Amino acid sequence: MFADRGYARAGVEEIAEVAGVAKHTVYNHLGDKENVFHAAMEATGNAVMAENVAAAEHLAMDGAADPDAVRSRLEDVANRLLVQCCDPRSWALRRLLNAESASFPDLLESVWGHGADRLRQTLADRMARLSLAGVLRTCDPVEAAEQFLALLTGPMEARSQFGTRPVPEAELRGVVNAAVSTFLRAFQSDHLSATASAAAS
Amino acid sequence: MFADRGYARAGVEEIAEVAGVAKHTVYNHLGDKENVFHAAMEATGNAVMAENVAAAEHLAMDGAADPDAVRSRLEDVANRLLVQCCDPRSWALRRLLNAESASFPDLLESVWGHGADRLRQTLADRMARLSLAGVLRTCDPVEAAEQFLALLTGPMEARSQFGTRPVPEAELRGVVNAAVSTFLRAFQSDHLSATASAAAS
DNA sequence: GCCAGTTTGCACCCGTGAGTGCAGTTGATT
DNA sequence: AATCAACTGCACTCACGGGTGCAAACTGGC
Repeated sequence: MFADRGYARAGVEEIAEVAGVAKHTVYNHLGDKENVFHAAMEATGNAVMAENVAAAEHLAMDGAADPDAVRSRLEDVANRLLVQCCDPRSWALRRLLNAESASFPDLLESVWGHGADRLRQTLADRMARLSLAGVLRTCDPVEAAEQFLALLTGPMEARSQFGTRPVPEAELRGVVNAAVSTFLRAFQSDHLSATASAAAS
Repeated sequence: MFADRGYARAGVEEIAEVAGVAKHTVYNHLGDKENVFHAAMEATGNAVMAENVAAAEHLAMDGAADPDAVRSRLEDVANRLLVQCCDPRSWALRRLLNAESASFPDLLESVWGHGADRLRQTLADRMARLSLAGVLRTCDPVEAAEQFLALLTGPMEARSQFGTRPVPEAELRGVVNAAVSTFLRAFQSDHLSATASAAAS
């Protein structure tokens, strides 16, 4: 409801109706429209973040020997992250967070607060391991994670028109490939990229 | 008003009061609250986009000979873009666009429509020139522009908490440096980056 | 000074939606 | 069977805000 109509346009009665419950019951449980909103946001936020972190955790370091494995590993994770990221729930969450963070200042921290941090930190941990294993050049892993995410979500935001347009699979794959290519060019350790380009030629 | 409170919470009477005009006059000129919103969004959108494009146009190709000049040139443009991007008006525009694009489907195209495209194309033009001049490796200039923007705006979104937190100058400078560094590692033509790393060592 | 068009202040209508009160129903426990 | 808690349906209050009508005040042009 909130996702479709926004906070103001979503009526408590409608919400109760959809939930298969009487309006009064909603007030009995949560007391307040603001509380209903907060609860819904928190639940959705936790769910989305858990999925995102789970996707990021697929970036393991086995088979780190050859560069092709690293690339396909990164592409896999990138794909998982983008699929999560393009989920309607995920878009709705970001939209609402963005829209209502001005009206409800505490919303950001309680919903997104450590969520975004956790995703970035999880990714940063994997980056650090890859860096230590000599696959990536030595760099600030947090910065690497941040830019990896930026290369994925940035282009998506523009292409999906803030989530209003469904993005075809092929385009999504293109964004993933472009992001991973750029990321590897910037962060792959020098001797590996040299052997990769030698193998390619 | 719309920026502070969102569409629903912004009252026409308040708007008129702030504008130093009677509510009736607003209705005489624009007829409708929806129209008021549309007009405000369009005006702000055009202004913001004009500034962004102007910032992007600072990426000229003179002094393209040595890599240091390219870096400082990119940093300059990146800084200009980020400053525009962090302007409260700019944040508010994106927030409202994001929030109300579900309720007003035509808003996106009429306000952001070719705006975002124009910025990306403008930047892509400069990228193409740099690529042709041998400063950047041969690549899809649109993709390069897209990722350059992503490397700038992506980290900003997270750090400024969707625009609710003011970002200190130093942090902004850090994002700019990191973005330009990553971009150059990924897109600088090979012989130039070789000479650059040789000069650094 | 006169007039047309615009602006203003004010009161008003009315739809909407948050939140409440109350009486009746259900359902589980003992 | 009795009880107690929660749930339901319904009517209701009340504040808010979009939009309108009207008479008075102002504006520039002749």
